[in-house]
Amino acid sequence: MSGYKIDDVARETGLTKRAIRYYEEIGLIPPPERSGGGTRQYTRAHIEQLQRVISARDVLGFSLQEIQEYMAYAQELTGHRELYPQLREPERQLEKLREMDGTLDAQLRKLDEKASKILAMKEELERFRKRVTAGIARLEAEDRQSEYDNMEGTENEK
Amino acid sequence: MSGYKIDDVARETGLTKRAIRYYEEIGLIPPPERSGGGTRQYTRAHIEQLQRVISARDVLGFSLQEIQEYMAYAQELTGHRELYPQLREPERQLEKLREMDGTLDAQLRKLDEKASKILAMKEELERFRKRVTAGIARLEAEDRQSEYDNMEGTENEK
DNA sequence: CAACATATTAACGTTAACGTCAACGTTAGA
DNA sequence: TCTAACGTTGACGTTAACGTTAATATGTTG
Repeated sequence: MSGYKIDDVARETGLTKRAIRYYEEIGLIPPPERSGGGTRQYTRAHIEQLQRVISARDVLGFSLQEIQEYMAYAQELTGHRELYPQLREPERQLEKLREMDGTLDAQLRKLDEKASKILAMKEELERFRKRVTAGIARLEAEDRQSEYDNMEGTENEK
Repeated sequence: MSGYKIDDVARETGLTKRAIRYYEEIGLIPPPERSGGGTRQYTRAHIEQLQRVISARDVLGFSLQEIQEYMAYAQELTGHRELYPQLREPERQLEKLREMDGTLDAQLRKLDEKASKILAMKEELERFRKRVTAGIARLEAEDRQSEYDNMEGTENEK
């Protein structure tokens, strides 16, 4: 129940301890609570956020800087799910929301583009692979053929 | 007909001239022919290869080093489509081909993983977006409501 | 053919994203 | 309580992927 220490987080996320501290340093995760002595005490939320960071980094190829901006958006969004509706300058709200909508739309388009390019590359690799497996099959067939030849040869010797 | 100069290639690919020379330096493209004076003369093939490099870099997030390895494979494969079958140590051939098959399989797995992560991220963004559009709709409705209120108010004033 | 835009090499500079090391405090277990 | 294992903060080091600058040669245009 007492939260995770940095080494636990490292094991679970696959990040190094250095990377985890670095990610905190540049604002990718909120600074965790500290124990009396100063040891960082992470929560499940930290781990989940780190996993999302890793996913964005690996899959999207975003720089950590870009991810940080994206995270800020997500934060604003989830935070405002309850916070925003409570009135307060409704015209500014609308403006903000429309801006978010546009950004999200752009991100989604980028994702679609990536997905389709990945598909294209997959098809290319699969074509390559077919040629390779065909080559293997042919060589193996030739191999078996030469074995038969050899057997016939030895049988004739008897 | 006389090929492209580096600035042409830069314009068409969006790379800088420095990057193009660097890509040649690390073996991502074959060194182009030179004019009498030493000016690089690129062909369409160079441009196309650079575009594939860019795609792999941006979309897959591969390092240039990884891309170089991949390119080498592709080169070997397309080159050997005609070259390999012509006999010459069939046992080494089989070994090579099996190795290629394994590598291609691993690459394909990586691509699948990326694709599924992209899908997951898309879904998350779409959920976000639904909340945003819902928020917009609600605010607009409230806006219209207050307009009606105002109109009623002014009508009463008549 | 003069002059002005482009090209080339060489070399050092830069930024992101950590790695590594030292010096030191903290925590957990026998 | 002692100690081995783990954590913390600097601070400097490293690598990839180019950027920038300088000195020099080449190509092109009126």
